[in-house]
Amino acid sequence: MSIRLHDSLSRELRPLQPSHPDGVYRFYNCGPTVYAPAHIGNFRTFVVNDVLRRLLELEFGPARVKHVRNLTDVDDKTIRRAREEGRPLAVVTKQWTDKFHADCAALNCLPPHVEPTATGHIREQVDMIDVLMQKGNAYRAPDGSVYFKVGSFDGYGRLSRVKERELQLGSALAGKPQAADADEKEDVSDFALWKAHKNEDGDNAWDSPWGRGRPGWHIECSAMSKKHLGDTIDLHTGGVDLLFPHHENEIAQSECCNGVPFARHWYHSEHLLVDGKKMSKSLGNLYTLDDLVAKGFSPMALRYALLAGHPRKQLNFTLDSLHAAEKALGTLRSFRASLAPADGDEQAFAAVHAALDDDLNTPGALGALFTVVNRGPAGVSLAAFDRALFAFGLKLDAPAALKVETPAAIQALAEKRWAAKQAKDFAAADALRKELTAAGWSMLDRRDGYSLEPAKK
RNA sequence: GGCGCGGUAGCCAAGUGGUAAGGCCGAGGUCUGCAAAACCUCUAUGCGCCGGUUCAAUUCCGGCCCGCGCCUCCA
Repeated sequence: MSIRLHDSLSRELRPLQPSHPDGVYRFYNCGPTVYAPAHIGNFRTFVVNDVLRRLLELEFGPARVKHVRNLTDVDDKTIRRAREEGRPLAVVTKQWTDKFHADCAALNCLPPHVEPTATGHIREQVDMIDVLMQKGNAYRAPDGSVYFKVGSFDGYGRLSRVKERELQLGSALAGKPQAADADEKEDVSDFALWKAHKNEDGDNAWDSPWGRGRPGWHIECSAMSKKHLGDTIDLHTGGVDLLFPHHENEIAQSECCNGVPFARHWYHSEHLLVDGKKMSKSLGNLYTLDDLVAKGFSPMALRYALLAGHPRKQLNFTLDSLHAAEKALGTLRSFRASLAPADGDEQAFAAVHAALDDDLNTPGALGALFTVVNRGPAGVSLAAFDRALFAFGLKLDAPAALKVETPAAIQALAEKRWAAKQAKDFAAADALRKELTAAGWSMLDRRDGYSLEPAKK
C-alpha cells in the first residue's frame, strides 16, 4: 500500500516514492518565521506535515525519511521586532525558536531531522545568487539589491497559474501602493534575491559580491533545500499561501541555478479559518496554543481538532471543536485501557491507514478509527491501535489539561461535603455540592475519595 | 478582473452513480444516594438552488446564488 498525495503542480493524486538510489525520501517543509508565537493556523500546517512525516516513516522506515524544515530568522518582520524591542536579532529569534519548539513538542510533532536557519546559510544563498547572476537570471539594481529576472525563466507561473504579477484592472491590488523597491526593479514581477542594506536593518547585514545586505526571503529555502537534500527533492510542502509567490519563486531560482527539476511533488495544506475568516490580528480572531491552554484545553485536543478536517480544505476552527476533541480523546483513552495486551487483530485499523494513505484523509481516518472503537475492544490488537494512534500523532497519556490550584475555601467545602456524605447526611451533601457548583467547581466522587476540578465551561 | 476551493443533520465533518462514515451536542436507558464518569440505544427519505444526462444523482454536465482563500508579508 503506497501513500498517494495530491500534487499541487500536476493537480492529481500521485504516489510517493523515493527517487534517489539510497532510497531515502527527501522531504522539505517550509517552516516558521520566528518573531512571535506561532498561531494555531501555523500549527495546522505543521501538524499535517507531521502526520505526513509519520506516514512516510511507516511506509519507508524511520531511517529512510529525511525531513528538513527551516527557520526564517532574518527578514523584515524579525528585524522590525528586534529593532522595536531594542534587542539583538539573534536574541529575539532564539526566544521564538525556543517557544516554537516547545509548542511543537506539546503538540507531539516529531522534530525534523534538520532544522536549518537562514542566517546559518548566508554563504549558500550568496553562492546560488552568484550562479544566477552568471547565468543571466539575475541583475544588480543601482541600490545594490539583486533581483531575479522572472522573464528569464519560461516555467514561471506553472505552479500557481499566475503568468505574471501584472496588475489588472479590478484587481484587489489596483490602487494599492507598490512595494518600496518597485522602482529599482526592471519588472514588477521580479523579486529580490539580495536586499541592499538599509539603515533600519541595523547590524543585520552580511558582505556579498554585490555589497552589504541580507538575503531575500525566497532564496533561503532554495539554498537550504539544496544543501541538505540535494538539487532535486522528493516533496516540498507548505501552506497554500506559500504557493504564490514563495514556491513559484523557489522553483524559478532553483531550476535556473541547478538546471534540474527542483521538487518532484508539491503539497499545500489549506488555511485554518476562525469564525469563517482567515486569522489575523486585525480581526481579533488569532489564537496561539497558550491562549487555548489558558482556557483549559489540552494541546492534544488542538492536534485532534486540527486533524478533524481534510488538510486540503479550509477548516473552520471553533472552541466547540476543541470540546468535541477533548471528549473524543477521552473515548480513545478508555478504549485503549480496555484493550487486552494479548494478541488481537493486527489488521483491525487497516481502514484507518488506508484513509491516511489516500491523500492524507485525516477526518476519514478518524471516522474509520471510531468505527472500530464502536465495535468494542474484543479481539483488537493493542499494538495495532497504538500504530494507528502513532500515525495521527495522538498521544493519549498526555496530561489532560492544565493543573489549577484548589483554593483553601473550596477544599474546605469539599471536605465538609465528603464528611456529610460519609455520615449519609445527603441533604447536607447536596447543599454543599450546590455551593461548590456555584463557586465554579465540580466535585467528582469515587468509592475511596473525591477530586475537584474547575467546572467545564 | 485573474486563479483556486467550498456549500452534507443543532455544530464540526467524511463519502459514494444505486440510496448518507465519524466526532460533539441533544434525548432515553443501565450503574453508582445525588452529580460526574463509564457503558447501551436513538437522532439527515436528506446532501445550496434550478435545469440536464441516466433505469438510478447528494455523487456526472450546464446555469445561478452564497461563502472563503490567493493574486501584497503570510502556514
